[in-house]
Amino acid sequence: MTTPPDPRPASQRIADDLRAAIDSGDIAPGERLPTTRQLVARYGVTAETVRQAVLRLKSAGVVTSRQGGGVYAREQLPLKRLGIQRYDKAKWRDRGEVAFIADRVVSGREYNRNDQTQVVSRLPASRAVAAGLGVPEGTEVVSRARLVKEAGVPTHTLTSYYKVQHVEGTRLEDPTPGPAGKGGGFGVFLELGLEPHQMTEELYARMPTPAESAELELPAGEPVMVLHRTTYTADGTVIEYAVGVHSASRFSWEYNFLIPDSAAGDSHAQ
Amino acid sequence: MTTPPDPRPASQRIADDLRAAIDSGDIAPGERLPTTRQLVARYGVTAETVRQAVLRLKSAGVVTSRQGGGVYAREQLPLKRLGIQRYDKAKWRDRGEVAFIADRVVSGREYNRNDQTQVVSRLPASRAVAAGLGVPEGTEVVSRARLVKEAGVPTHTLTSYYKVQHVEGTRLEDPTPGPAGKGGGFGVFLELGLEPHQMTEELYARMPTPAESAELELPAGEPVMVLHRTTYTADGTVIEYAVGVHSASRFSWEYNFLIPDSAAGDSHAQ
DNA sequence: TAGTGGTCTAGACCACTTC
DNA sequence: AAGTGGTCTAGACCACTAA
Repeated sequence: MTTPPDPRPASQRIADDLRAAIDSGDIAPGERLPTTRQLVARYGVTAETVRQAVLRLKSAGVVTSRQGGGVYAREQLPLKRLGIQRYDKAKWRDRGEVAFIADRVVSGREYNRNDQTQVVSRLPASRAVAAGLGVPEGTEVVSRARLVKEAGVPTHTLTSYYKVQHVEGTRLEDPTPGPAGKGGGFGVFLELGLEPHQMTEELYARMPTPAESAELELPAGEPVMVLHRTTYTADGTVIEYAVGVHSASRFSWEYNFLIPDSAAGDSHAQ
Repeated sequence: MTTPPDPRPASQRIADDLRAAIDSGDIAPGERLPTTRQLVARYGVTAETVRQAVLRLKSAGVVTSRQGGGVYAREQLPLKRLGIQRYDKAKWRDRGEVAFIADRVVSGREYNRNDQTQVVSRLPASRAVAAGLGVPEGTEVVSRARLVKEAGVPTHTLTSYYKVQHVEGTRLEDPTPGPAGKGGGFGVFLELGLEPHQMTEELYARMPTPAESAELELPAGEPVMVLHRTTYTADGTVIEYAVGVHSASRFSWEYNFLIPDSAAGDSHAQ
């Protein structure tokens, strides 16, 4: 009897073998894989073919490599769960906390002021921003672009857009690193008599652009989660439109809601 | 004066050029890229190097290739927006519709009965399922695994888990393809006196496993969105725990909510 | 059947890390 | 300095698509 031929290309077969070793735990997360030369010897192929195999694993986000260093099974970081509760009014209204910091404390993580850098600027509204804020395209708006890190590693960007007449002269136009003072951005709106009351969040995933990949220092094969958030006052005025780009492996979003019943006069959209 | 050396490897440079052409619209979505041989001539590199460049674009989900066919800029399908409204009680309670179909009709898409295949079975609860349903690990549960297609192309899988005592003998254990009769799964629970009332949805993204990649016929570089959905009755009984795996480029999720206020006696978690 | 993309080899050189 | 991964060439062969 003869062995049936393996239809897979050699680089795929090697990649599958390595992935199986990782999935089964034979190679633990963070552990080093065999060197290229070792795999060359084991499989009887050239170094280039081994490199192709490892490339497949990198594209799939299974391993990371450092030139000269080695190839390592990627650590699986625990997902940070983000619930609607992170926006709780009691935090920023009564206790002057900043929503995202409180969230981080809950999950037992460190916070350093330098973990958030930001660039504040005025610019004409792009089509997406205009739609989000409900202003004509090209209207001058204030943007506040943050890059958030955790223990020195970038986790996500969050760019907020505001109407000029809302935030002119407030702390939100202050480019000092770190959150915008007592209560964060929401605290500012509270003081302005524009209390945040309702939100819409839209989520989707895609592969990063090269620029995002560089800014967030994403490993190969890491997708990003894009969040579009619109914040309204009780009378329906849009006070903030924000776009976040998150390293996908670090976050998950949780929403809790009552099933809507349009036949029951449940007027406010759920 | 001399040209400063380009630090990028040639394959990266070529990939960047092609991506720029696609992003700028010079190469429209669905349009064919230059052939390998043409790029070899244009850049003065070998076919292998061009292939590496194209490989980068495939990993990034920017292009698709068919052996012998050519390389094409990937079509950007419009995202299908999923709002909380898709669960509206009026649909499945009063009009006997199935939530996801109504959703599809809204977005103007076709629906065919064969667009949903399913496998119903009984099995012991895995750790995740046990946690989701609130039963001990290993308890026998009913699973209903669907593969949903649109115009013949798989878009997502959705596997629901139910407690045996809830669905024993109901339409939900009927393996016939297509939704579970009038009002879908929710309709069944309504008839049983277990009216769905509240939900929790958790969302995150990752790269697909090889199995998911095959089942959903995902192009290289396409991430998946994972949805965990738990459905409760008004008294807090869990009636369904479902896990969905979605081709990320086809869906986005939208949530609309009031900002919670834990200091205002707002007891039901939003 | 001609043209396309996909895979692999053998060998070279480079950049980086580790010691 | 030795070892590691990363890139590229030149050439070959294969699998698939389209005319």
